[in-house]
Amino acid sequence: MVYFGDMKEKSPFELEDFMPYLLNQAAEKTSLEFQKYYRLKYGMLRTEWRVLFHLGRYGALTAKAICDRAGLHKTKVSRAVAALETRRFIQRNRMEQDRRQEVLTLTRAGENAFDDLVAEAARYNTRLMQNFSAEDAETVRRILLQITAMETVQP
Amino acid sequence: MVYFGDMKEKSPFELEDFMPYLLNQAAEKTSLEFQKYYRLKYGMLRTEWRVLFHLGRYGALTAKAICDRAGLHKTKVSRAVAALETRRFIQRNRMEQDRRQEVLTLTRAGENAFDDLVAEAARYNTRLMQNFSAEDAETVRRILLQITAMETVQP
DNA sequence: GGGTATTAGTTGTGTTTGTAACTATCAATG
DNA sequence: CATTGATAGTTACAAACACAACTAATACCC
Repeated sequence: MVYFGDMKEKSPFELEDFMPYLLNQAAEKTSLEFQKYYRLKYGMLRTEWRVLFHLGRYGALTAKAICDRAGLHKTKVSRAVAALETRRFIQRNRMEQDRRQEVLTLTRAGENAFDDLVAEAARYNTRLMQNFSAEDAETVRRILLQITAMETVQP
Repeated sequence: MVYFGDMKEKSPFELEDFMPYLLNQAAEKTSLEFQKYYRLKYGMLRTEWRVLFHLGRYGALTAKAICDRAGLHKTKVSRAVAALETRRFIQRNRMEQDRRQEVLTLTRAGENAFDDLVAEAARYNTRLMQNFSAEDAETVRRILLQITAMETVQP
Protein backbone atom coordinates (compact mmCIF):
# COMPACT_ATOMS: atom_id res chain seq x y z
CA MET A 1 0.00 0.00 0.00
CA VAL A 2 1.27 3.41 -0.94
CA TYR A 3 1.86 6.13 1.59
CA PHE A 4 0.38 9.49 0.62
CA GLY A 5 1.81 11.39 3.55
CA ASP A 6 3.26 14.12 1.37
CA MET A 7 0.04 15.12 -0.33
CA LYS A 8 -1.67 18.33 0.56
CA GLU A 9 -4.98 16.93 1.66
CA LYS A 10 -6.37 20.14 3.08
CA SER A 11 -7.16 22.16 -0.01
CA PRO A 12 -9.01 20.42 -2.78
CA PHE A 13 -10.62 23.82 -3.15
CA GLU A 14 -10.34 24.93 -6.74
CA LEU A 15 -11.21 28.29 -8.20
CA GLU A 16 -13.66 26.46 -10.39
CA ASP A 17 -15.59 25.42 -7.32
CA PHE A 18 -15.90 29.00 -6.14
CA MET A 19 -19.15 30.49 -7.30
CA PRO A 20 -18.14 34.18 -7.12
CA TYR A 21 -15.24 33.36 -9.41
CA LEU A 22 -17.36 31.40 -11.87
CA LEU A 23 -19.98 34.11 -11.91
CA ASN A 24 -17.40 36.81 -12.50
CA GLN A 25 -15.74 34.99 -15.34
CA ALA A 26 -18.98 34.34 -17.14
CA ALA A 27 -20.36 37.81 -16.42
CA GLU A 28 -17.23 39.52 -17.62
CA LYS A 29 -17.10 37.51 -20.80
CA THR A 30 -20.67 38.17 -21.81
CA SER A 31 -20.56 41.81 -20.74
CA LEU A 32 -17.45 42.50 -22.74
CA GLU A 33 -18.97 40.82 -25.74
CA PHE A 34 -22.21 42.67 -25.60
CA GLN A 35 -20.45 45.96 -24.92
CA LYS A 36 -19.55 46.30 -28.53
CA TYR A 37 -23.15 46.95 -29.47
CA TYR A 38 -23.80 49.89 -27.20
CA ARG A 39 -20.22 51.06 -26.99
CA LEU A 40 -19.07 51.11 -30.57
CA LYS A 41 -22.39 51.99 -32.11
CA TYR A 42 -23.67 54.55 -29.61
CA GLY A 43 -20.68 55.42 -27.44
CA MET A 44 -22.50 54.30 -24.29
CA LEU A 45 -21.13 52.87 -21.09
CA ARG A 46 -22.79 49.97 -19.37
CA THR A 47 -24.65 52.15 -16.89
CA GLU A 48 -25.91 54.34 -19.70
CA TRP A 49 -27.22 51.34 -21.57
CA ARG A 50 -29.00 50.17 -18.46
CA VAL A 51 -30.57 53.55 -17.84
CA LEU A 52 -31.65 53.73 -21.45
CA PHE A 53 -33.11 50.28 -21.17
CA HIS A 54 -35.18 51.12 -18.12
CA LEU A 55 -36.58 54.21 -19.73
CA GLY A 56 -37.34 52.40 -22.95
CA ARG A 57 -38.88 49.43 -21.26
CA TYR A 58 -40.78 51.02 -18.42
CA GLY A 59 -41.53 54.51 -19.70
CA ALA A 60 -40.79 57.86 -18.10
CA LEU A 61 -39.04 57.55 -14.75
CA THR A 62 -37.16 59.72 -12.31
CA ALA A 63 -33.51 59.07 -11.58
CA LYS A 64 -34.45 57.79 -8.16
CA ALA A 65 -36.88 55.28 -9.65
CA ILE A 66 -34.13 54.01 -11.90
CA CYS A 67 -31.79 53.69 -8.94
CA ASP A 68 -34.33 51.58 -7.10
CA ARG A 69 -35.36 49.41 -10.01
CA ALA A 70 -31.89 48.86 -11.37
CA GLY A 71 -30.01 48.66 -8.11
CA LEU A 72 -27.65 51.41 -9.21
CA HIS A 73 -26.14 54.12 -7.04
CA LYS A 74 -27.49 57.58 -7.59
CA THR A 75 -24.15 59.03 -8.62
CA LYS A 76 -23.82 56.44 -11.34
CA VAL A 77 -27.30 57.21 -12.60
CA SER A 78 -26.68 60.94 -12.35
CA ARG A 79 -23.62 60.69 -14.56
CA ALA A 80 -25.30 58.32 -16.98
CA VAL A 81 -28.25 60.66 -17.31
CA ALA A 82 -25.95 63.61 -17.93
CA ALA A 83 -24.10 61.70 -20.64
CA LEU A 84 -27.30 60.46 -22.27
CA GLU A 85 -28.69 63.97 -22.29
CA THR A 86 -25.54 65.37 -23.87
CA ARG A 87 -25.88 62.87 -26.67
CA ARG A 88 -29.58 63.71 -27.00
CA PHE A 89 -30.88 60.27 -26.10
CA ILE A 90 -33.01 61.51 -23.22
CA GLN A 91 -34.79 64.63 -22.08
CA ARG A 92 -35.25 65.94 -18.54
CA ASN A 93 -38.28 67.72 -17.16
CA ARG A 94 -38.54 69.04 -13.63
CA MET A 95 -41.73 68.09 -11.91
CA GLU A 96 -43.84 71.05 -10.87
CA GLN A 97 -45.33 69.47 -7.78
CA ASP A 98 -41.86 68.56 -6.50
CA ARG A 99 -39.08 70.50 -8.06
CA ARG A 100 -36.37 68.23 -6.68
CA GLN A 101 -37.33 65.48 -9.06
CA GLU A 102 -37.08 65.36 -12.79
CA VAL A 103 -38.87 63.07 -15.17
CA LEU A 104 -36.67 61.41 -17.74
CA THR A 105 -37.97 60.42 -21.13
CA LEU A 106 -36.37 59.07 -24.25
CA THR A 107 -36.03 61.30 -27.27
CA ARG A 108 -36.73 59.91 -30.70
CA ALA A 109 -33.04 59.10 -31.04
CA GLY A 110 -33.15 57.41 -27.65
CA GLU A 111 -36.08 55.26 -28.69
CA ASN A 112 -34.34 54.26 -31.86
CA ALA A 113 -31.22 53.29 -29.95
CA PHE A 114 -33.35 51.39 -27.47
CA ASP A 115 -35.19 49.45 -30.16
CA ASP A 116 -31.95 48.60 -31.87
CA LEU A 117 -30.14 47.57 -28.70
CA VAL A 118 -33.00 45.51 -27.37
CA ALA A 119 -33.12 43.63 -30.64
CA GLU A 120 -29.39 43.05 -30.42
CA ALA A 121 -29.69 41.95 -26.82
CA ALA A 122 -32.38 39.45 -27.69
CA ARG A 123 -30.32 38.13 -30.56
CA TYR A 124 -27.20 37.90 -28.44
CA ASN A 125 -29.10 36.10 -25.73
CA THR A 126 -30.58 33.63 -28.14
CA ARG A 127 -27.21 32.83 -29.66
CA LEU A 128 -25.67 32.48 -26.23
CA MET A 129 -28.34 30.23 -24.80
CA GLN A 130 -28.98 28.06 -27.80
CA ASN A 131 -26.09 25.95 -26.60
CA PHE A 132 -28.09 24.75 -23.64
CA SER A 133 -31.29 22.88 -23.09
CA ALA A 134 -34.39 24.78 -22.07
CA GLU A 135 -34.35 23.10 -18.67
CA ASP A 136 -30.75 24.01 -18.02
CA ALA A 137 -31.38 27.58 -19.11
CA GLU A 138 -34.33 27.83 -16.78
CA THR A 139 -32.37 26.36 -13.89
CA VAL A 140 -29.57 28.86 -14.36
CA ARG A 141 -31.97 31.74 -14.66
CA ARG A 142 -33.80 30.74 -11.52
CA ILE A 143 -30.65 30.30 -9.48
CA LEU A 144 -29.06 33.53 -10.63
CA LEU A 145 -32.21 35.42 -9.71
CA GLN A 146 -32.28 33.68 -6.37
CA ILE A 147 -28.66 34.50 -5.62
CA THR A 148 -29.20 38.12 -6.55
CA ALA A 149 -32.28 38.35 -4.35
CA MET A 150 -30.75 36.60 -1.35
CA GLU A 151 -30.22 38.67 1.72
CA THR A 152 -26.63 38.71 2.82
CA VAL A 153 -25.00 35.32 3.08
CA GLN A 154 -24.38 35.60 6.78
CA PRO A 155 -20.85 35.37 8.12
CA MET B 1 -63.35 41.64 -29.88
CA VAL B 2 -60.96 44.15 -28.45
CA TYR B 3 -58.42 45.90 -30.59
CA PHE B 4 -54.91 45.77 -29.19
CA GLY B 5 -53.39 48.00 -31.78
CA ASP B 6 -51.84 50.27 -29.21
CA MET B 7 -49.93 47.62 -27.31
CA LYS B 8 -46.24 47.31 -27.73
CA GLU B 9 -46.11 43.73 -28.85
CA LYS B 10 -42.55 43.78 -30.01
CA SER B 11 -40.67 43.86 -26.73
CA PRO B 12 -41.57 41.23 -24.19
CA PHE B 13 -37.84 41.30 -23.57
CA GLU B 14 -37.16 41.77 -19.88
CA LEU B 15 -33.85 42.43 -18.22
CA GLU B 16 -34.41 39.24 -16.30
CA ASP B 17 -34.29 37.30 -19.52
CA PHE B 18 -30.93 38.79 -20.44
CA MET B 19 -28.15 36.51 -19.35
CA PRO B 20 -25.36 39.13 -19.18
CA TYR B 21 -27.53 41.12 -16.83
CA LEU B 22 -28.37 38.17 -14.62
CA LEU B 23 -24.75 37.12 -14.51
CA ASN B 24 -23.59 40.59 -13.60
CA GLN B 25 -26.09 41.02 -10.83
CA ALA B 26 -25.23 37.71 -9.24
CA ALA B 27 -21.51 38.17 -9.75
CA GLU B 28 -21.50 41.65 -8.30
CA LYS B 29 -23.48 40.59 -5.28
CA THR B 30 -21.29 37.67 -4.37
CA SER B 31 -18.08 39.53 -5.14
CA LEU B 32 -19.01 42.44 -2.95
CA GLU B 33 -19.96 40.10 -0.17
CA PHE B 34 -16.79 38.10 -0.30
CA GLN B 35 -14.68 41.23 -0.63
CA LYS B 36 -14.98 41.92 3.03
CA TYR B 37 -12.81 38.95 3.89
CA TYR B 38 -9.78 39.90 1.87
CA ARG B 39 -10.38 43.62 1.91
CA LEU B 40 -11.08 44.39 5.54
CA LYS B 41 -8.84 41.73 7.01
CA TYR B 42 -5.85 41.98 4.70
CA GLY B 43 -6.34 45.18 2.74
CA MET B 44 -6.29 43.32 -0.56
CA LEU B 45 -8.00 44.11 -3.81
CA ARG B 46 -9.68 41.44 -5.87
CA THR B 47 -6.75 41.03 -8.21
CA GLU B 48 -4.39 40.68 -5.27
CA TRP B 49 -6.55 38.00 -3.72
CA ARG B 50 -6.58 36.14 -7.01
CA VAL B 51 -2.82 36.35 -7.40
CA LEU B 52 -2.38 35.19 -3.84
CA PHE B 53 -4.75 32.34 -4.50
CA HIS B 54 -2.87 31.14 -7.54
CA LEU B 55 0.43 31.18 -5.71
CA GLY B 56 -1.00 29.41 -2.71
CA ARG B 57 -2.84 26.84 -4.71
CA TYR B 58 -0.38 26.10 -7.48
CA GLY B 59 2.97 26.96 -5.92
CA ALA B 60 5.71 29.25 -7.18
CA LEU B 61 4.82 30.92 -10.46
CA THR B 62 6.03 33.77 -12.61
CA ALA B 63 3.80 36.76 -13.22
CA LYS B 64 3.32 35.63 -16.80
CA ALA B 65 2.13 32.21 -15.67
CA ILE B 66 -0.40 33.88 -13.41
CA CYS B 67 -1.60 36.03 -16.29
CA ASP B 68 -2.17 32.97 -18.43
CA ARG B 69 -3.79 30.84 -15.76
CA ALA B 70 -5.98 33.56 -14.30
CA GLY B 71 -6.80 35.40 -17.49
CA LEU B 72 -5.54 38.66 -16.03
CA HIS B 73 -3.73 41.41 -17.88
CA LYS B 74 -0.07 41.76 -17.09
CA THR B 75 -0.41 45.29 -15.81
CA LYS B 76 -2.98 44.19 -13.29
CA VAL B 77 -0.77 41.35 -12.14
CA SER B 78 2.26 43.61 -12.02
CA ARG B 79 0.53 46.05 -9.70
CA ALA B 80 -0.98 43.30 -7.58
CA VAL B 81 2.43 41.70 -7.18
CA ALA B 82 3.95 45.03 -6.18
CA ALA B 83 1.24 45.58 -3.58
CA LEU B 84 1.51 42.05 -2.22
CA GLU B 85 5.25 42.42 -1.93
CA THR B 86 4.96 45.70 -0.10
CA ARG B 87 2.74 44.02 2.45
CA ARG B 88 5.18 41.11 2.68
CA PHE B 89 2.78 38.47 1.42
CA ILE B 90 5.03 37.39 -1.41
CA GLN B 91 8.67 37.32 -2.34
CA ARG B 92 10.27 37.81 -5.75
CA ASN B 93 13.32 36.04 -7.10
CA ARG B 94 14.80 36.71 -10.49
CA MET B 95 15.55 33.57 -12.44
CA GLU B 96 19.21 33.12 -13.31
CA GLN B 97 18.66 31.34 -16.59
CA ASP B 98 16.32 34.12 -17.79
CA ARG B 99 16.71 37.34 -15.93
CA ARG B 100 13.52 38.82 -17.37
CA GLN B 101 11.38 36.52 -15.30
CA GLU B 102 10.96 36.38 -11.59
CA VAL B 103 9.61 33.55 -9.54
CA LEU B 104 6.97 34.55 -7.04
CA THR B 105 6.49 32.66 -3.80
CA LEU B 106 4.36 33.23 -0.75
CA THR B 107 6.00 34.28 2.46
CA ARG B 108 4.87 32.76 5.73
CA ALA B 109 2.42 35.63 6.15
CA GLY B 110 1.20 35.04 2.62
CA GLU B 111 0.59 31.38 3.32
CA ASN B 112 -1.30 32.20 6.46
CA ALA B 113 -3.49 34.67 4.63
CA PHE B 114 -4.03 32.13 1.87
CA ASP B 115 -5.05 29.40 4.29
CA ASP B 116 -7.41 31.73 6.06
CA LEU B 117 -8.97 33.11 2.90
CA VAL B 118 -9.37 29.75 1.25
CA ALA B 119 -11.16 28.51 4.34
CA GLU B 120 -13.41 31.55 4.24
CA ALA B 121 -14.02 31.07 0.55
CA ALA B 122 -15.03 27.48 1.08
CA ARG B 123 -17.32 28.45 3.92
CA TYR B 124 -18.87 31.25 1.91
CA ASN B 125 -19.41 28.96 -1.01
CA THR B 126 -21.03 26.32 1.13
CA ARG B 127 -23.40 28.79 2.71
CA LEU B 128 -24.25 30.27 -0.66
CA MET B 129 -24.91 26.98 -2.38
CA GLN B 130 -26.68 25.17 0.42
CA ASN B 131 -29.86 26.83 -0.82
CA PHE B 132 -29.81 24.73 -3.95
CA SER B 133 -29.93 21.08 -4.79
CA ALA B 134 -26.76 19.30 -5.79
CA GLU B 135 -28.10 18.81 -9.31
CA ASP B 136 -28.93 22.48 -9.72
CA ALA B 137 -25.55 23.49 -8.37
CA GLU B 138 -23.84 21.18 -10.81
CA THR B 139 -25.92 22.46 -13.71
CA VAL B 140 -25.03 26.05 -12.92
CA ARG B 141 -21.38 25.24 -12.49
CA ARG B 142 -21.27 23.40 -15.79
CA ILE B 143 -23.03 26.14 -17.71
CA LEU B 144 -20.98 28.94 -16.23
CA LEU B 145 -17.81 27.11 -17.16
CA GLN B 146 -19.16 26.49 -20.62
CA ILE B 147 -20.08 30.13 -21.14
CA THR B 148 -16.67 31.24 -19.98
CA ALA B 149 -14.93 28.80 -22.29
CA MET B 150 -17.07 29.58 -25.34
CA GLU B 151 -15.34 31.24 -28.21
CA THR B 152 -16.95 34.50 -29.17
CA VAL B 153 -20.69 34.40 -29.58
CA GLN B 154 -20.59 35.36 -33.23
CA PRO B 155 -22.41 38.47 -34.40
C1' DG C 1 28.22 38.57 -33.73
C1' DG C 2 25.08 42.39 -34.98
C1' DG C 3 20.65 43.81 -36.12
C1' DT C 4 15.77 42.74 -35.50
C1' DA C 5 12.02 40.77 -33.29
C1' DT C 6 9.94 38.73 -28.90
C1' DT C 7 9.10 38.39 -24.32
C1' DA C 8 8.66 39.69 -19.06
C1' DG C 9 7.52 43.11 -16.55
C1' DT C 10 6.81 48.32 -15.39
C1' DT C 11 5.21 52.99 -15.84
C1' DG C 12 2.28 56.82 -17.53
C1' DT C 13 -2.06 58.71 -18.89
C1' DG C 14 -6.77 59.25 -19.46
C1' DT C 15 -11.25 57.07 -18.08
C1' DT C 16 -14.36 55.11 -14.97
C1' DT C 17 -15.74 54.12 -10.42
C1' DG C 18 -16.76 54.69 -5.28
C1' DT C 19 -17.50 57.53 -1.33
C1' DA C 20 -18.46 61.50 0.88
C1' DA C 21 -19.74 66.04 0.92
C1' DC C 22 -22.59 69.34 -1.13
C1' DT C 23 -27.00 72.12 -3.00
C1' DA C 24 -31.68 72.66 -3.47
C1' DT C 25 -36.25 71.45 -2.41
C1' DC C 26 -39.77 69.63 0.35
C1' DA C 27 -41.94 67.61 4.85
C1' DA C 28 -42.82 67.66 9.71
C1' DT C 29 -43.10 69.60 14.04
C1' DG C 30 -43.04 73.18 17.54
C1' DC D 1 -43.75 80.30 9.84
C1' DA D 2 -39.13 78.77 11.63
C1' DT D 3 -36.27 75.11 12.57
C1' DT D 4 -35.01 70.60 11.90
C1' DG D 5 -34.78 66.61 9.18
C1' DA D 6 -35.28 64.04 5.03
C1' DT D 7 -34.99 63.52 -0.04
C1' DA D 8 -33.45 64.19 -5.27
C1' DG D 9 -29.77 65.00 -7.57
C1' DT D 10 -24.82 66.95 -8.33
C1' DT D 11 -19.98 67.66 -7.55
C1' DA D 12 -15.27 66.77 -5.79
C1' DC D 13 -11.63 63.82 -4.87
C1' DA D 14 -9.29 59.65 -4.43
C1' DA D 15 -8.97 54.88 -5.77
C1' DA D 16 -9.05 51.51 -9.54
C1' DC D 17 -8.85 50.33 -14.31
C1' DA D 18 -7.65 49.99 -19.38
C1' DC D 19 -4.56 50.69 -22.80
C1' DA D 20 -0.43 52.22 -24.81
C1' DA D 21 4.22 53.17 -24.44
C1' DC D 22 8.28 52.00 -22.24
C1' DT D 23 12.73 49.22 -20.30
C1' DA D 24 15.43 45.32 -20.02
C1' DA D 25 16.68 40.82 -21.28
C1' DT D 26 16.62 37.04 -24.54
C1' DA D 27 15.86 34.66 -29.07
C1' DC D 28 16.28 34.54 -33.91
C1' DC D 29 18.76 34.56 -38.03
C1' DC D 30 21.48 36.51 -41.86
